[in-house]
Amino acid sequence: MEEQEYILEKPESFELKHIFECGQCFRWNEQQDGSYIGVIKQGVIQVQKQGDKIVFYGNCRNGLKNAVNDYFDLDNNYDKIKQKLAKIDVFMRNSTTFGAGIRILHQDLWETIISFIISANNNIPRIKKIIERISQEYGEKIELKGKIYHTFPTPEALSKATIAELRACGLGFRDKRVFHTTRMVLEKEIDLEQLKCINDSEKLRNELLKLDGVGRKVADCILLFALKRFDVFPIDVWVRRVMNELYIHESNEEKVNQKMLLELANQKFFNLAGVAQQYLYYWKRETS
DNA sequence: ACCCAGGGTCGTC
DNA sequence: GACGACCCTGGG
Repeated sequence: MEEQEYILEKPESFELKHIFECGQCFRWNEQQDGSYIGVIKQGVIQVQKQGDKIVFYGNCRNGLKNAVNDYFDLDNNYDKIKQKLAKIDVFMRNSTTFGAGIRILHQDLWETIISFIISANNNIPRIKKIIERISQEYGEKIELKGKIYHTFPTPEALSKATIAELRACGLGFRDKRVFHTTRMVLEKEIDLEQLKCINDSEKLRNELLKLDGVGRKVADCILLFALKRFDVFPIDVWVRRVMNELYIHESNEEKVNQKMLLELANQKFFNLAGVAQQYLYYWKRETS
């Protein structure tokens, strides 16, 4: 493999901070010069903004350009998506302006499953640390500009870890869940490649729910961030909070149940609920 | 020192 | 369908 450069001239909807810090991914880190470096399935990439250009520099299988186009969802037009959402109401107009550079990344299915199992009742700095540690322990080395990085481990590689060893990586009570799910995937109780062929989002979700540590919220994050189902609406504490604040006004937030929010999201955002959720989430988190 | 919350899920009732 | 427990870490 060799290091390559790829430049995007005047891309629409592309802000590094918006993309990498809206909670969808855990392996991108800002550098001193303002660029971001991340490890994805295909390799390691540095992304930098230079004027109105985006400069990618990376070490990727099957070439950098292909990896970038796929991962950053460049065939999708987010200006159009934002226009549609902004028409809905003033909140969507504001949040799509605030997070105008967001794109939904097309992340690896296996990595997304494990990452969001780890996310349960956890905070982002710690999630990132845990994923980094299991990559260092069980992933493969990959080099960029003379520095060593580590890919996310394959199911085979991660299956070498015992529950105790996973615990030592900082997973806490999620150790068993990752352990069991790894085995289920490895033994093809759930075949990830076949999963990608299922069209019906509902059926797909039901398959994901069979995995240990995957409930409704985690399943919907997997559907949105790895399987590109823009109609699903993952509900976490922040989304519950912001939806209640904007649309429901219930003083006791505990009373705002999931069913109510899902109906509201579907009715308001229709087949773009997932993207709407991401603008709202980023907006709420950055402004509170 | 103490308490609380964090991109929830699971087992139990 | 509700309810509490759950590893661990950073911040008040």
